[in-house]
Amino acid sequence: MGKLPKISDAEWEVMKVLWERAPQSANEIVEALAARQWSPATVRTLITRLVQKGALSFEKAGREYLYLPVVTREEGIRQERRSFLRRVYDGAVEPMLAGLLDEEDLSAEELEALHRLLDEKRKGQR
Amino acid sequence: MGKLPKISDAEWEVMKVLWERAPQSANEIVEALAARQWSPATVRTLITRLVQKGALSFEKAGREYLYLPVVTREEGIRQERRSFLRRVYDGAVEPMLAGLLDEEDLSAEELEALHRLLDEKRKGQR
DNA sequence: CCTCATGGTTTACGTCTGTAAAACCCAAGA
DNA sequence: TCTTGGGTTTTACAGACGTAAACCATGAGG
Repeated sequence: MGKLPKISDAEWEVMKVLWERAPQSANEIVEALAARQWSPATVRTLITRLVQKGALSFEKAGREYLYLPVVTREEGIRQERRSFLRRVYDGAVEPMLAGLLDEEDLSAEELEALHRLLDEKRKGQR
Repeated sequence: MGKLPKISDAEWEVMKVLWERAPQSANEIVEALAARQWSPATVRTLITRLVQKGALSFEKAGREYLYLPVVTREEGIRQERRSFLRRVYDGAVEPMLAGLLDEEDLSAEELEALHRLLDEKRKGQR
């Protein structure tokens, strides 16, 4: 499979909607994005571009299209993370985690959850 | 102080050079970015834009300028992380960490280091 | 003092993005 | 069958970005 298409900020919103539930019609997507206060036309543009980029596909259903993701959520996220890591830390993971723990205010619960996750991971690897 | 300027991908390369060492002349920056194979003109454009955005400033030194960062590395990184988190996880930190632990292959050492960091943090918070 | 190189400033240009309206097409109701 | 409303496709347009050449001003060397 070729390289993933680059998905812009606004386009991500559309992808998120379809990762949540798919397939959906353009109208449903517009609906789901009501919070953004975008003109329906705008949302349609985003959808079209995503189709062109190959991030979405669609199936005809009567007179309207139902759109569905081609790029999976995991792929999308991975790509974003990679791009972030490359840009900021030249790809290194650990300093990123360090900086994050240091800078973001994590609640005790989050720290706990993370601790468990980490233990899990360490156990698995050993 | 107002909001940080949005620094583009290519511009980040320039910032990194100056975070490493500052102030530096345009030529030195071009030099430092030799690996990118950019035309000197291109680098100058990036510098100019960064100055316009307020991410860099400069001091005159004879006929040339010495550029230096206004935005600190920490600010820059934080902004990137925030933008990444918002885009992908709607701002939630923990799922990001989870996904990261899951997807990226961390070495035993990295996991250890992370564990220590986390303990530190948990202690501090309690 | 004058010329020229060198560094800064302006201009260029195609693509991508955010934002949206205009045009078009066709199925369903009159 | 004709009209029309609702979708889809096209067109628009300003600003950011990557990439870079053209132009201009001035300090340094002759």
